[in-house]
Amino acid sequence: MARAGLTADRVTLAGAELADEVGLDHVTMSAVARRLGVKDASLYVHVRGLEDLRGRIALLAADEKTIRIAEATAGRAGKDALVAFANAWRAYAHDHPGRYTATQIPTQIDPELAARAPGPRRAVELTYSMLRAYALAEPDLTDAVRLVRSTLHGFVSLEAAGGFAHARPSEASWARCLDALHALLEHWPAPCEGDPS
Amino acid sequence: MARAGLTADRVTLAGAELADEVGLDHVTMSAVARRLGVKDASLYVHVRGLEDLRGRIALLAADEKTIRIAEATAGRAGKDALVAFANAWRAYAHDHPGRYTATQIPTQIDPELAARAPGPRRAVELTYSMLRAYALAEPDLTDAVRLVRSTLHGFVSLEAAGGFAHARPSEASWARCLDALHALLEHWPAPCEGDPS
DNA sequence: GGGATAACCTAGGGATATTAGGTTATGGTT
DNA sequence: AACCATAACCTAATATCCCTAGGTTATCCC
Repeated sequence: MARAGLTADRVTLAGAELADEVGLDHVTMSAVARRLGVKDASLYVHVRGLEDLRGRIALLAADEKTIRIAEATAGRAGKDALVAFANAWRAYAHDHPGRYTATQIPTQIDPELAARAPGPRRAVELTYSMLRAYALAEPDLTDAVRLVRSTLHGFVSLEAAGGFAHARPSEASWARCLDALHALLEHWPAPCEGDPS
Repeated sequence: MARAGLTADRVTLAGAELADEVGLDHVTMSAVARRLGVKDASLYVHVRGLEDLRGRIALLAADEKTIRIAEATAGRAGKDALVAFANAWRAYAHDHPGRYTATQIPTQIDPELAARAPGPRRAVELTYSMLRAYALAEPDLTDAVRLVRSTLHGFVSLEAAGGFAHARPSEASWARCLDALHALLEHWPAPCEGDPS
């Protein structure tokens, strides 16, 4: 009998493709096995189980998203970089809705596996280096990084969940939100009185 | 045999409680039935199925979150209102992690059911009225509403997913992000050249 | 060619989602 | 107070799913 040539990465990829096509929570061991022309049990050699598979999809998505962002922002700085960064983020979420939702799941990813995946850490590092142009000092820099990531993720997430009414195209709001973020980063406020920094 | 006195709302509530305790994707028909002391099949009288139940949990969460925000912001204005609004949002997500994740799921909620639930719409309205203090004109107002909602949701979501390293307490970043949002709303930028408004 | 390794399979247990159809409590009617 | 219609709840059954245990067979290396 011919071997399918499975590997953990190929199983993960099949799961990721399936997630984009039918939604993450229709990604089942059986469905992935069918897509690969293999029996369910064969997957457990490469993947610990469904939970593990979902974690791997999340890490794959983080890696892919990071690569796209890195390519988009290469050689850019200032607002140019911010816009490229944000658009790459959003485009990835649009292109791979299933993969993207996998990244949001508060699942317990195998730490050893997570350590091998550069995506999540690199994504944060990229955000830091993109924000260097705005000359923020710590701890403001960290706060700004978290705000930018929160806003981008939140917008994309709400958009995907249909959170924006149809009155105004979300495209237009997106562009203006990036304007606003840029302005904010250029004029990052001092801590308010009473705030422990 | 004594009746359990089930109703769609009671089933939804049981599911919501379970979601907060064991995580949304461990909410199963069987588990909800067990918690209610009832057989699985009995639930289908009140709820169309698992998908429907999750949608109902999401709507319940939206309603509850909206009520909390309304109470927290009552009688406040300006930054005071913004902070109260944001803290109520975040507190709800912390208190009810399962319910909150239900709101993020891009599930197809029964439109007739969604129309009956005031939560999501009211939440947006509350955001609008909170932002009136900043005197923004449309379409900037809508964009600002979307930005604020994106940032709050994104922060809470990333925080729940463990997206923030432990280097700096997320609590501190949260406070500074609210400072930043307030400053941004007070100095909302004009559209950049080349942007269609 | 002959192991050793690992890829893949068969078989099966336990849990779940959902439907169909039967039984019994409950509230209003007379 | 008996009665009846409604709907709440149950039994039974099917299909699917996750996962484990243990057996076969392809593939690689000597």
